Amino acid sequence: MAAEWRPVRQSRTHELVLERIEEQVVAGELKAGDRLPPERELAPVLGVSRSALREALRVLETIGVLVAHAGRGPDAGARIVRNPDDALGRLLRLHVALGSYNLHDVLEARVVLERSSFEAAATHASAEDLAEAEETLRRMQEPDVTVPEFNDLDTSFHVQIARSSGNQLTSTLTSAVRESVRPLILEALEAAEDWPATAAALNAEHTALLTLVREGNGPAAADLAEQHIRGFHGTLVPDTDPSPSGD
Amino acid sequence: MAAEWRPVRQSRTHELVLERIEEQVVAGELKAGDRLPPERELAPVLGVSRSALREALRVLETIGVLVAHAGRGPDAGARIVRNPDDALGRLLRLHVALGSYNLHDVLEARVVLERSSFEAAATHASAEDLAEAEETLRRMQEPDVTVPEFNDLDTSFHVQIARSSGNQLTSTLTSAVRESVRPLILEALEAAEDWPATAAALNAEHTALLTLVREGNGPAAADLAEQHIRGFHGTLVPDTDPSPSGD
DNA sequence: GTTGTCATGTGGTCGGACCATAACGAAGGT
DNA sequence: ACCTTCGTTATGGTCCGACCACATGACAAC
Repeated sequence: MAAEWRPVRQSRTHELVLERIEEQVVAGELKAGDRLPPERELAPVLGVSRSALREALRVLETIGVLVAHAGRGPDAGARIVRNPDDALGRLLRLHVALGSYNLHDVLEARVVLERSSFEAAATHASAEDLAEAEETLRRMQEPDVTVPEFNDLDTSFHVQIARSSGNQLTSTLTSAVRESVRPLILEALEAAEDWPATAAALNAEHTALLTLVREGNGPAAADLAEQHIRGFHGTLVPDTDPSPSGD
Repeated sequence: MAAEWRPVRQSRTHELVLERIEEQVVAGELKAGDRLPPERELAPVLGVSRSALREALRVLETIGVLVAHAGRGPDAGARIVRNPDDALGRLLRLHVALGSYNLHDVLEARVVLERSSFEAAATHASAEDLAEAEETLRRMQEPDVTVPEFNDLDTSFHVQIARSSGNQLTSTLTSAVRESVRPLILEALEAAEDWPATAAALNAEHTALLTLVREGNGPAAADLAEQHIRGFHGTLVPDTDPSPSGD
């Protein structure tokens, strides 16, 4: 066989722009809060068209590293920011919807992450965090709460606990994973045979969880959280798509 | 105070397009493998310009939900895929570089995720997985391995274990988190006072880890993994940027 | 002073042209 | 018949120039 010729597949220009900006971020030359030059100036400097530059900026915006505001003044223009939460949430949500991850995997990930969150929250949660979480639970116990509202509040509770753990990363991951199964959980809740009983059971568990966190009993909170999550996922559809392997 | 008037801030069109496509994905109308219509057809159907459509597609591509190939034939065009790994890796890498997450948070996340990975790998890893991981360790023990090579192989080992855990989601997360600190770990390794001794110690720990996984001793593997990771991170720079809170 | 209006600078959108790539298919030679 | 060659075509990728939307600031009119 002659020398195998690999296709060159040269990068698309917007990817080159992206690499260039990423380099500057990793090298610390671009920090949070910094402003990029206006698109009309930056594009010719980089030697690309404004469209290509804009596609690169769009990517950065997608992953929560950049925001752009039109208009004039100090708030206008493209700024480096640190907002990974939305990006991570959308990513996981879409991939769960696509079946990149089956429900069992998501369950295990939730268990692992939330065990950690509850355990850390038990030692790190501030009084404000606890009051906020308690308020959330109170609203979940109102008799006329609808199923979607209940689902949103449930998400809020778990996210609040994660935030109060003091760990930004696990908090973000917890939130994103919880968000990714929100439609499935909503479906399961609406299909519940005895909704009031289900809600009451969940409320009881949440209250017990918050009590353990308030007492600073991390291990017990983690164990109960695991039990809580496993019980909940047990009511979901068994599985969506085994998806033998990547495409 | 009079009624507070919030600005309307109507969505940008590419975001509307994005929502539209996301809906179809979540609703299951677009599945992995499906092809989208050509940009020149789809844009007028959605009532937007090709540029706006392309920015939306670029976002989807960024989060690993879509790939596009030029040319003709069955491989050409925009296809729905499931490739979250690159997207997650880039996201975390950039945000760690930006200081969205400090080193302590990343350490705790690694501990939590990799404990889970090693524990699951102890019961789920196949013979091929173990052989592959062993080969990686063998190459790390070669005397003339360079520091960057060692770092890459170290990453590979941890990712291989994560993959063999059978959980796609924790595997992806583990890999992404490990990738995000790769530059920092490389820096630490290169600053090691006694590199051969450091490498030997790490190799010994890796070998012990693999042995425990092979024996199916999940809890012990998890404990040793935690110790391994904590010891490693202890050699890194103490902290980068406390970053009081989000902007 | 307050208010209205215009100028300016920024991102956002659009349309159309052209380039690059890869498969297809017809023409032609063997 | 088969294979090669080369033009054709469908697709994404890039570029340009214009215009729109938005927010601020400056200035004029009252």
